[in-house]
Amino acid sequence: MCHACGVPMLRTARDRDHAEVQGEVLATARAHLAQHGPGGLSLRAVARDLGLVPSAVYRYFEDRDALLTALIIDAYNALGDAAEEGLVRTSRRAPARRWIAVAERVRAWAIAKPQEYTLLFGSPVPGYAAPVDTVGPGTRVSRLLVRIVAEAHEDGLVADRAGSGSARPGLSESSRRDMERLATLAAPGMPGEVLFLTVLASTQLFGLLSFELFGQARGLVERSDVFFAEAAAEMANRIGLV
Amino acid sequence: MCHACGVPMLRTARDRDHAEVQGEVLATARAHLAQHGPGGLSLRAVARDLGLVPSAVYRYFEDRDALLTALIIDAYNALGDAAEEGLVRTSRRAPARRWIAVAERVRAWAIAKPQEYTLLFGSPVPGYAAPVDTVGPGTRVSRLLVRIVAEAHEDGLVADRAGSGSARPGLSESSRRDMERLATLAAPGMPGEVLFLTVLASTQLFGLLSFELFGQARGLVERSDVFFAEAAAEMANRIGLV
DNA sequence: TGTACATCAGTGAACGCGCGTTCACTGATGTAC
DNA sequence: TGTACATCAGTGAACGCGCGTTCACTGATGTAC
Repeated sequence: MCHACGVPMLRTARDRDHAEVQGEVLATARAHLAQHGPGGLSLRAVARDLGLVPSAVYRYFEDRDALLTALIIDAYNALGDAAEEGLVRTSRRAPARRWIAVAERVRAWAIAKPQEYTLLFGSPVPGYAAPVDTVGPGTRVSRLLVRIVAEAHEDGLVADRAGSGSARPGLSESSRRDMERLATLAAPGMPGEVLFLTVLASTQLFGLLSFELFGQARGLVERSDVFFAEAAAEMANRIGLV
Repeated sequence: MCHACGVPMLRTARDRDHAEVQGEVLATARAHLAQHGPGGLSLRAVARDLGLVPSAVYRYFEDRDALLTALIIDAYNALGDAAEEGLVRTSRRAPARRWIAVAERVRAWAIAKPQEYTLLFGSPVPGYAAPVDTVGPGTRVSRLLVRIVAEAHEDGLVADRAGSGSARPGLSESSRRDMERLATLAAPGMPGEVLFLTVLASTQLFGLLSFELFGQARGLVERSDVFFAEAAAEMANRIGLV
């Protein structure tokens, strides 16, 4: 505390130390996560690896759940960063390519860090309830995908597929409401139909990844990277991205 | 053993007893699974519930993994049965409706037995490797979905969507090979393009479910059953089912 | 500038818990002659 | 039909393991006057 103004003073030497060791605890926990999965994450083991006594960890995290939460937020942000790289390296004028690029970055991250992907998208960790802090980072990729389509729509780069081929039935009342609510939040002016296809595609994207990473796709396809790329292209096509 | 022919004689009184208690162990394990999830399944707890001493369970299952395997096969078969109900209650002449019906049965089962769904499609249970026995039951639903499209194709009820709307790029070499291999196994005569869309749709179907069941979709849509139905319709539409 | 005091990191021991699996054993039940 | 034997269900105790969390504590480091 600054005695003059009452505002907490970060960055004293002690605070720096504290933050540093906290970072080391987190890094070690991340390594354990990568090796043993979310269920195998143990405070004691992390402490052991750091040359600390188990109880010392409680100086840095209130309990095991707090450590888990920190790991989850970190992982979401790492994934969000990876996805954004796909965005900045592609042109707004080619939204389909952009969609595919982001999808492939997401997959690459998931393949590189399967256990962190599992932590985020696998079965819920028993006894752990994700706090609100995780919602923001947890929706970064979805919001990014919606943004791609929203910008494409602004630019007139979304083909109207509603009538093409066999007649597509309109959205139901409840879905229309859902989409309107989402649109005002994330993509003002986007038609419900397009947003619906976008939401659908993005859930399918993660679904496809989970299917692959959790071992459901064993032996189904030979080159799952190629299959995934074609799937992403198919999704972009479905949405109507040019 | 039958002393005359050397063939094992099931159905002696003792064998019946053994099978019966084995069934009770399985049923209790299933109940525990439903309550505590795959990770919380404990031999000791199951034995406790049955009024048995922990070691007694080893008369009925070689170890924890064997019990897990039995549960998995059971669950796959229950899911397969549920899906097949969707098939037999719809007409071959309306393959799109058929697809949707099966998809909805699958979802209904998953919602009714979330932990069993988690056991099958969630993150892998640490330290457990599924044996070959699970592959057959584990692919029942996928095979069923492929069969719907295969029959529709035979009947000329799959619209050729390859050229409609924006030009769809052809499949890659490796995916074409994958699809040819799958076609000879499961759906002789089905074009690679159609099979590709089918495989994609079925993985997306499970992906959508996992997304919903594992808590990723919280607050995204209001009526997820309606959303799912529309998603299933969209998939059928995409494949070209009439 | 020096000193008294508060803050904080880390220790070490303990609590109480549950787990899978092994092993020698006791009775009861079936089987073969 | 009766008896000797093998089979099997279930017992009870133990092994060794790891876990999260609490608590009173010792030093070292910073802070206020």
